[in-house]
Amino acid sequence: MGVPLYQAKAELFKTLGHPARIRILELLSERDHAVHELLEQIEIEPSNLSQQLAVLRRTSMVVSRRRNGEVVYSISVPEVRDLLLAARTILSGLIAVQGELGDELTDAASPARTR
Amino acid sequence: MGVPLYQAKAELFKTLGHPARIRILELLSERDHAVHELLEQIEIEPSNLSQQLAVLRRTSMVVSRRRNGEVVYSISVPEVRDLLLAARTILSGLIAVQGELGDELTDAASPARTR
DNA sequence: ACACCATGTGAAGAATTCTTCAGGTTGTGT
DNA sequence: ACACAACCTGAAGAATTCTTCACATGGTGT
Repeated sequence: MGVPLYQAKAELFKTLGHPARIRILELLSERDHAVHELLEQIEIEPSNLSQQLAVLRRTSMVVSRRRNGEVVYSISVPEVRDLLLAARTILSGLIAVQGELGDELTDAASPARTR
Repeated sequence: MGVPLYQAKAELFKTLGHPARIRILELLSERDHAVHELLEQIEIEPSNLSQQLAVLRRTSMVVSRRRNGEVVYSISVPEVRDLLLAARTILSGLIAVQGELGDELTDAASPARTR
């Protein structure tokens, strides 16, 4: 077989591990956007945006087509939206857990200790 | 407010962007594991495993407690499982899309061109 | 053919993240 | 108290990833 599944997953997550790329995907999950439209929403240099779009294109997470004088991007796999939603859920879960950690007054289990 | 949401998401995904950490979470989503048990399943040096566990602990994605002579880890937010599942779905979606790309015989839209 | 706008690209230095090494710490049994 | 087992940690060099610069390219309208 090819690449082990867990490694493919890691690479997928790595692709998502950048603020600009998250914003791009969030915007694209609302509706298709031309590059200059993304540029207005995201604070980033044009060439940097191109680089990030290239990363997303290489993994086939987005596709581009030309419309009039502009290049329009869209999400290729709609389930990406679910992933972004799940992330938000987990994020609030994590905040909740981090709160609970402060409640441990007595338990002295050492490796769990925060420094 | 604190950190923008999209950046928190990016950091969450970054945490997941490592094969060893994916494996750890997959194993922990089946059942709790002691460190030495993880060590048998994952091909990695002990100290490296500790480092990766530390990364997961810092983000509160896992918690550890001591049981008998060993340290047992578990997932703190169960929804992490959903995230891993969603990733698998998307992965197969991506493979499908990548297949379709090969089917474009005539369409010469340039930026979509693969190199 | 030319000029212009919208994008894309290679390269290079800066910044992050990985991996491993050497040595610590904690808890348990004796 | 001592020794051992199971883990953890800081530090440092290697490897990746980011960001920006300087410059291409590709359409479009004239």
